[in-house]
Amino acid sequence: MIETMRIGELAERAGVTPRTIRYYEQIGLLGPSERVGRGFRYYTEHELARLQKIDALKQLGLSLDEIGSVIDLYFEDATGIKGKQKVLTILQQHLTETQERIESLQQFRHELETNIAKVQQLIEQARSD
Amino acid sequence: MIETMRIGELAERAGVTPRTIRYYEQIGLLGPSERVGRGFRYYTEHELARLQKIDALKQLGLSLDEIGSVIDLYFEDATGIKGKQKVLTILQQHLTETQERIESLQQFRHELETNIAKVQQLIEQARSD
DNA sequence: ACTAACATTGACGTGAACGTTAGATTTGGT
DNA sequence: ACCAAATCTAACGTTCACGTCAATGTTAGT
Repeated sequence: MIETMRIGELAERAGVTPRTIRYYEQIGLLGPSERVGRGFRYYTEHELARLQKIDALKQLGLSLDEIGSVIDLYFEDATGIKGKQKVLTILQQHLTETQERIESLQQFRHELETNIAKVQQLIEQARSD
Repeated sequence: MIETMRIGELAERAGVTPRTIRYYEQIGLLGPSERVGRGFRYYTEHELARLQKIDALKQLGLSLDEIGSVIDLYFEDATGIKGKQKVLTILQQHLTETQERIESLQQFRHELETNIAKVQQLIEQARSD
């Protein structure tokens, strides 16, 4: 039999709260692997991986809505050519956006470095008094 | 006399709404350069620049709260060596964080590229049937 | 002095992503 | 069978960053 866990353990291992997991289920992001009627929710490593992926995407600044529209690309194999073409389009679009974000962060880093140099200069000057 | 403008013009030139500007004032991010009692708020190019910087920092994913704690580094000259040292520390810390964000975005980009290649492979295979 | 356009201060509304009770249920262990 | 711990649903509360009235006030131009 496969290892299963309940919401508390999944929450702890993923570093979130049970409330978060139930909320994700409510908006269709992450369902339990098994559930007997109104009983407890049971999860497997698969759901843990998915939850961690959700968190990673959140760190990148995606909203839960946006995550919902791409998360399956990581865990489902799109069926048929049509599906794959669609997946490809979305992935390429995300690549473009990611590239843009990287560039504006690099620009920001450059400004930071310039400012740091300036302040260091000022400190040097003040020292030589 | 220096060029002054009211909230409507500032809003339009900065690409935000007057509501946003009043909100920023409320949380202490951006005050008017002049105000006669309960009259209109008057702004100068200085406030426009500051507002644009706020927007730029927002684009980088900083919260208004975080922006509030760094915005002055761009428009106030820290007085004394103590102040400059503090500014330097904060800037260097931001540089580190920025570097980390760039790296995780690059990691994400790599995953995207891998996935794109995979999907393209699948499409190729399906074509040759 | 009058008016049209713009601005003012409340104050309540919104959507995202959960937090926080409360009270009932389910489960594992003895 | 029984208990404690964990979980359940339902529902209201919260924070952020504004949006959206409504009623009143200010200004520039004629």
